[in-house]
Amino acid sequence: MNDHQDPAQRDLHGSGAVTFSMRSEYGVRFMVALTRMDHGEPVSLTDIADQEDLPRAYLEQIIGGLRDAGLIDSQRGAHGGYRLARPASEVRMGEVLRALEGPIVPMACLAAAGSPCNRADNCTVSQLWSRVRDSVNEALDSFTLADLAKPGSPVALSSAAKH
Amino acid sequence: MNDHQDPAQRDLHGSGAVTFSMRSEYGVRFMVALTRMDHGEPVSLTDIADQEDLPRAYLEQIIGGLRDAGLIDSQRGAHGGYRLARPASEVRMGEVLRALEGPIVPMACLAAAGSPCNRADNCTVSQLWSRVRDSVNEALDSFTLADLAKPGSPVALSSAAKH
DNA sequence: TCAATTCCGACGAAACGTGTCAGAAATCCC
DNA sequence: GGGATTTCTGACACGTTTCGTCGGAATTGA
Repeated sequence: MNDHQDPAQRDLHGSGAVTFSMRSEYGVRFMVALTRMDHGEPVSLTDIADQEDLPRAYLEQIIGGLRDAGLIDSQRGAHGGYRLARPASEVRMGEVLRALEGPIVPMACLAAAGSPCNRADNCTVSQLWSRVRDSVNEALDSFTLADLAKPGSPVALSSAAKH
Repeated sequence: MNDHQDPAQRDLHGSGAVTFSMRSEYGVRFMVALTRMDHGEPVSLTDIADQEDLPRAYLEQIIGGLRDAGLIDSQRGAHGGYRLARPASEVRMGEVLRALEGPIVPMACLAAAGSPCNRADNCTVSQLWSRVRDSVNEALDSFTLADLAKPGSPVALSSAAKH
């Protein structure tokens, strides 16, 4: 049962930056699965992990952020589990990703809300990073959870028809 | 001489994903500095590292990718150094970043050019990642090296009202 | 020949990502 | 109350990646 995510996939060259971690992948798939399986009663973690073939214990740890961000409600004890805290159509994927990872920021010097890096002088470079940051966040926010949870493939269509 | 990039900057919270590495930061700053200092004769690595306060030996290693990608020309030996291989206005930052890191891909399952992940069935999620990928690449390509090398570019002025 | 410079591979320390595990706390049902 | 179920939490382990140093080889100009 240790065969999650073929590890050969990732060392395909130098392999790339700007990557989301497995944490994000798992977290998003959890949310999508929960959306699909949520029919009024709480869905247990085990059910979702089995359904999506995700490492349960790790997922357990990942979910904390989603709960803290108020995206899901949890109920402990027998017959407990998770529910969406809001309708899927009102949850932007940007919220989900920001709950899973920290703030989405492509370069450390943008993290401190105030001054863009200490090299303020000629640091025109920070413009590049902040445009990337904005683009990523816009792209994420252009999807809702409901978009991804729709079973049929035409998700691209629905989101392409957005404004 | 070991005071590059205050390490406290990065553990600011869980701190975030979708980050470019220092490699990218250094590489980009190298390119910008080279653009500014290139006046016909090759510019030595030491000069650039001093100017930008970057770890020279590390930079040396990073630059290999830029050379291999044909973005800079190098000349060995005394009075050697680096030159831009093309005019700065014709170099998109996307090229620079892709030369520094691998291909810009936000999730491993998009790396294999063909099929998006092996869970093809209901993996609507991959659409999210591919939109992010496209957004990032577009954002990067919307800048040229010349844009960043301009000393008094407008946005930089607004954020740097000092000196 | 000597000095300057790029080029290259190896090495090391530290951080991070990806999980696992054990146990505490809450809740439901009999 | 007691037992079963389930979330919650913190600690730990392991491999990989990042960041950077070092030493030396190759190339070139003076």
